[in-house]
Amino acid sequence: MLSEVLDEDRAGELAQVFKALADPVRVRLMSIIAASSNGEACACDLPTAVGRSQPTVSHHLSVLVGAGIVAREQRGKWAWFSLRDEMIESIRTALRPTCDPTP
Amino acid sequence: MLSEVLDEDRAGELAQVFKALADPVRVRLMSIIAASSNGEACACDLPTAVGRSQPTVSHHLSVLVGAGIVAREQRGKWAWFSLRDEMIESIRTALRPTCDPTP
DNA sequence: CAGACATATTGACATCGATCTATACGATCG
DNA sequence: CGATCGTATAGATCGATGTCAATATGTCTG
Repeated sequence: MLSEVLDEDRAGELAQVFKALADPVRVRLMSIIAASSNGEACACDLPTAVGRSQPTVSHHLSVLVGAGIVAREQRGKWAWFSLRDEMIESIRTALRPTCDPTP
Repeated sequence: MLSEVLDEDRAGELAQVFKALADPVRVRLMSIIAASSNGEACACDLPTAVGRSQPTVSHHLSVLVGAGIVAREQRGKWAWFSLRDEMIESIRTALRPTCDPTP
């Protein structure tokens, strides 16, 4: 965690992102997307992959998109999803250990 | 995210940790602890610092401890809290970008 | 041991969130 | 254009969660 105290706004933003990650189905969706070839997955395959109904998966995907973690692209009849690496990286940065232990 | 699909168990574990981070008060608590001298904060200071009641702060701290994100140490009359860097690092690792883009 | 103080637990309440079924929207193709 | 197929939205349900006041537990000090 960064060495300066986060203000309430930034803490709220971060918590919002973590909230989007705070569900096993969404974690699996992310993992499946990340592991797909070209780093993108078709929505049509996901309900089966995670064992949830199509509306439930659609809901989870929209949470991930809303949090800026996943990008959606309509390609003809199908919707494709990919991870937004900048956002992942920004989360990792927020969790970066303090470099200077302040001796 | 790792290049292999997480099994349900691991996804559940990760989601559990993210759930612990998915609250603005807990994010601020972590940030305050991380920014404190020696990387540890006394429980007695935290209710004022985050503007919540003592029981509410106690609850949030126990969530963080339960998730393995924060360590608690009783030192005489006071309880001191510090971040468990291994756990933070393990979260960052789970979010590590795929090294090999699989061309 | 008794009193004081620091922290945790309990109980109550309101809100949120995951899930499903049913339905609507939107794009493609014949 | 109308039928079909993929995806999103609406509505309902039920369990989980954040919050506080009240109280219990625990730890020092005199």
